[in-house]
Parts: sequence; structure tokens; C-alpha cells
Amino acid sequence: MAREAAGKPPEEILLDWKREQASLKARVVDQDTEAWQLDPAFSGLQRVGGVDVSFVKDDSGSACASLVVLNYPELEVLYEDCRMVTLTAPYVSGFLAFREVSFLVDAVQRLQEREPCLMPQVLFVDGNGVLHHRGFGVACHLGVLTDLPCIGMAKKLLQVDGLKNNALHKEKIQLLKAGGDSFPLMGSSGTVLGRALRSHDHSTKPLYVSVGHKISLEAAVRLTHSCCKFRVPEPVRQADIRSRDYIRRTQEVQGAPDPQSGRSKEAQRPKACPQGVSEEPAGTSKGTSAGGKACPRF
DNA sequence: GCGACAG
DNA sequence: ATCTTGTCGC
Repeated sequence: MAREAAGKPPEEILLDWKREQASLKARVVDQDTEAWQLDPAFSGLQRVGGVDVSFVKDDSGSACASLVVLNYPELEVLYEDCRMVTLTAPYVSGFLAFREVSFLVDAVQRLQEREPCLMPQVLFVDGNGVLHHRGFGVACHLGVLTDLPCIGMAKKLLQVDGLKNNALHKEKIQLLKAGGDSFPLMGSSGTVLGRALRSHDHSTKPLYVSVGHKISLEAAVRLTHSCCKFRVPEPVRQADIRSRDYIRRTQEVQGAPDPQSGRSKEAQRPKACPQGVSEEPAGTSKGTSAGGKACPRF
């Protein structure tokens, strides 16, 4: 029988988790590693991904993990993967990755097997990167495990290392006048852990952006702004919408049809595949290592 | 007892 | 995260 996500884990487990975070943290790259990240218009960037996990209302063990891939700069959905999963670990602030990240890694691996050509060049993660109790949030964790550039994006300020959502912080938010405006989040250690970003002109509540892996904070903030049609970056927003929709469809009972059904006009069918790479003789692993479809560069 | 608490 | 409708505004 599958264990259920129960109360807070014993101290012994938390120590294990902390040791794992410390170990993986050594592999985080907090600078730009890709050419497109340095380009003012991000030219060369064609695919951005987003991940999210949504939960079933009265079942702390069931959730839907989703990965979506959008083209850039159009931000149209090219790929969607929603999958019901059984959660093992409870949510503990500072250890979000131990609850969710394995399912996100699975989704990335499925994409690699099914449609390697659609592998995103960067992933937006719903949660923090280095803006974290021990400098290793879920965006770093997923980045290190997949080796993909990742951006941490939280909707609320995690009050760590002296950061506080107090009156002074709120004053700084008031000074953000236009989409793209931001200010640094400086920890007591003197390190900038992330930036509060006004993600677009008509959004008052900021996003908290931090480095996940293989991207600089500056590029992460600029790209986040560039991917916002609304407050939340489109990749994460689509992953959220589609995972919730998936749960709603799954939980729908025959005898009690939901009067709200036909509501989500946002979740439409993915567009057709990009580069007309229809078939490739199997066994010719040009673009990638794992077996399955190949992804030729020319 | 009080505040904090990514998702 | 989830519980929840209408409502004000462009």
C-alpha cells in the first residue's frame, strides 16, 4: 500500500534531506551558460518550459504533475504532459523538492523519450531557487537533477536570511511602477538572493525570482518579465491551468456534473510540432544519448 | 502565547 | 496547495 503524506518527518529524515541539499548545492551553476541568455532579445531561445503540481481537494496523497513547453517568443503551447501521482512526503517549508521534484524529473525524462526535439532550453519552476533556507530550493534541485537551466519563481516572499515582508519591503514594492521594474533581495550575509519583480504593468503584487541553475539572476529576471502575459509567467501558468483541469476532468462524477465545466478556455490543444522532424531511422543517436527519437541539429 | 509557513 | 462569487474596471 502506498504510504500517505503524513505529518512532519522525524528529525532524522530532515537531517538526511539537509545533507542531500548540501551535497547537490555544490553542483549549482548561478551564471549564464547559454549564448541566448546573453543576447538582449534572447535570440536563439525557441522553447521555454514550465512545471507545476496541483492537488486533489480532499486527498493529500493525490496530485497532478504537469510539464508544458511553449515556443518563444510566441508563448504558444507545443507540448503538455499531465500525470496523476501519489505523493509520499509531506510539505515542509524548506523541503518542497522532496515532495515534488521526483515527479518533475520523471516528466522531463518522458519528454526526452517521446519528443526530444521539444526539450525546453529553460524551465520555470513554481518555487524558489537559491532564495532558500540553505540556498537550495526546488528550482535548484530540479536544475541539478536534469541539468537544465531553471528559474525559481515564487508568488510569496520566503522570509529567510533576514529578509522580511515588512513595511519597508512593502514600500519598495510601491516604487515598482512598470512591468520589468525590480529590486534586489539582499540577505543579511550581503548576498543578493533574488529580485522582487513587477511582472507586468497591471500587476501590483510582485514575483520573487531567483536563480535555479545555469542562468544568471539578471537574465532570469529579464526572461521572466518577457514571458508574462499575466502576473505569472506563461509556462508556469499553463502548467497550473492544465494540471488543475486534468484533476477536474478526472474527479468529475457521472451523477453530479459540475455546473462550472466548460470554463477553462485557456487549455486548448497544443499546436502542431515545430521543425518538421517527423521520422528518423532508429538507432542514430545524433542529438541525444538516450534511446528513442533522435533530435538532429541539421 | 505569537508569528511564520515556497507549494 | 485548497476552500470560494461576485464584482469592479478597462
